[in-house]
Amino acid sequence: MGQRGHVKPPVRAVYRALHRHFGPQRWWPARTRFEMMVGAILTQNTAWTNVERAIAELRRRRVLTPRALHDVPPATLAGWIRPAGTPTVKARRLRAFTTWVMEAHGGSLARALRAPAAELRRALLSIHGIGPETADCMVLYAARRPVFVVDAYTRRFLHRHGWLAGAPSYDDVAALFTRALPADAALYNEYHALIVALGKSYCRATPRCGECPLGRWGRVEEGTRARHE
DNA sequence: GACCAGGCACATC
DNA sequence: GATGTGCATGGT
Repeated sequence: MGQRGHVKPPVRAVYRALHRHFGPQRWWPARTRFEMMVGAILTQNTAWTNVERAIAELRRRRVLTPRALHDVPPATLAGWIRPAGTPTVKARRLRAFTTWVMEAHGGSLARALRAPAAELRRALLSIHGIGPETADCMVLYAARRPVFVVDAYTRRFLHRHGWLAGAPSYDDVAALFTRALPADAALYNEYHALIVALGKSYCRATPRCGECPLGRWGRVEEGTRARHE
């Protein structure tokens, strides 16, 4: 909740502005659905450039399949994904994820992703190390179902423009978008990717509002910091 | 050298 | 239920 007294975001107009400015993003940047899901775990609280190095190493080691990755001892895996940060934590999380694919779905990711979206989301959330954002990224970008992903960038730009008051729940923030948009996975895909493009370029921890494509809706307050959002 | 990055689990109150 | 903290690397 916490939504009383704040202005709702112009969801469709913001999308048009971002799409006009940045163009199509064609996410997720991965070669396979399994690689996408591995990347979703690796990018937790981590810059994507560091994730790319870890993914490249996994590809070089030829372990970007559920079975191959599952066969790598966690300590070895941690060494390979070092550049992505918190390697012991993420090695454990990757292991929990591949264990689910192996044991609940016989190693078939395609089978795992066939479940209804809500059921898939629940299953993913039950895996150690997969929270709401990671689960929704997987459901949207790997299973291609229309769930809206809420991440730090989403909350930041909403807050900066006065479209988010208090500390609304994850589901409340997602509802701001899903209520205003058709349930279209391709649209949600593009929208989230555009929000990240915005976050990486203008709406950063140290904002650069000069040429921000959302400038017509006002500027970020000077000195606004991420931890206050 | 401080701050940040496409979170999450866990402890504590 | 809300809040604080550890995880850890590489870029700015």
